[in-house]
Amino acid sequence: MAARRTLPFDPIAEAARNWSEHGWEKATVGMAMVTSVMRAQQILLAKVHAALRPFDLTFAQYEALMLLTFTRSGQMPLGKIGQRLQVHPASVTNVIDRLEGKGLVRRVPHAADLRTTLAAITKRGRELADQATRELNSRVFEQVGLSEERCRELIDVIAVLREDVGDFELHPGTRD
Amino acid sequence: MAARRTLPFDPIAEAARNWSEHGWEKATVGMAMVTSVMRAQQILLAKVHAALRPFDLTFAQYEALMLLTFTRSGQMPLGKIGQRLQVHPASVTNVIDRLEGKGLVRRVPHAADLRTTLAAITKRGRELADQATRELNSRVFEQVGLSEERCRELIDVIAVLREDVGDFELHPGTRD
DNA sequence: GAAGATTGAGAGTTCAATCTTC
DNA sequence: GAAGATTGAACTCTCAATCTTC
Repeated sequence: MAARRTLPFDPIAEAARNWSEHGWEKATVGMAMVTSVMRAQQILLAKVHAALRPFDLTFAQYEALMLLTFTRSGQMPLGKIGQRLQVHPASVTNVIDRLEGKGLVRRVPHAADLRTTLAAITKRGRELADQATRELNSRVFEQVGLSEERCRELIDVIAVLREDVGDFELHPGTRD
Repeated sequence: MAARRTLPFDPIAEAARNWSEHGWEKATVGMAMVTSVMRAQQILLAKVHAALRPFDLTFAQYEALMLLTFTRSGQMPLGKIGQRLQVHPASVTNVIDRLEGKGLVRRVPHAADLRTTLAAITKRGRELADQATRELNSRVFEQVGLSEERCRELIDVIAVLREDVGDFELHPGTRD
């Protein structure tokens, strides 16, 4: 188990204070924002992983599984998985390896293009994904520790950040 | 280099749509929030690492270095570093190992308690931390892609999340 | 030559177990 | 027995290099 990590003060506020004292005022808010996001991710990932532990799934594995669940045919090229999950091709290879090792996914060759490999979800993969989703929904997503309004606030602000790096392109005609 | 990962639509909005269609409305917002935070962390960490690359420092290493910079004596017990950075003791050992390997930090025994080890920043460590901070401030923290107001919004909402898991204790009389 | 996938290296994280010291 | 630190295992991520196929 991890050590008790509660502090008698807010470490992020403390860092911000240090930044200001060193005359880095213009960077203080940005630093605190970045640090906050890092910490939020750490907290949420821990919650998700705790809920997923009984299923022996990591969040990365779960995400890949769900992506396949949502496809019509239950399969998708590895490269496309990487695009959708926004991760490096090497990460996709790694995650699909684990899932395949557990019999939750199967690699199948692409009919027309010998370069591409498809990941196809198995019956067991689909069943496990369903169970895991029920747990995740009830134990994490339905009680994330934030009101629905605050959740939307967070989503919207982050969307600005994401658009800034070209994370998604709006459909033609949708932009403004 | 990572593959081009721009999509013709927003993958998070797409996931939310799928969640709703499966009747998981009560979990949809939470799922989108969690996914957004994961993605934001990924984006920001990439920016930070790009700025830190010339100094051959990771963000974890930089954070530890800065923590030592802010102490009066330039040294701190490994356990305390873990508390302040909110990471597992094993992570601290790992990061201090790298920093020590580069001569930026030195392990020194604690005078009174033989169990504890102190990490002491070296002259070179201090110099590198200063240079890295200048780069990080000007290239990332001073232009994070969000207005100061939105930054504060993000920080404040995440503070709610952090308090929810007991991330810090407010001073007596501050609560409510 | 470009695209899709894989491999190996290097870093980070956590957990469980271990060792020494209080 | 509890604390502080370390070690090894397992996982994720990225990058750079490689291989095959288009």
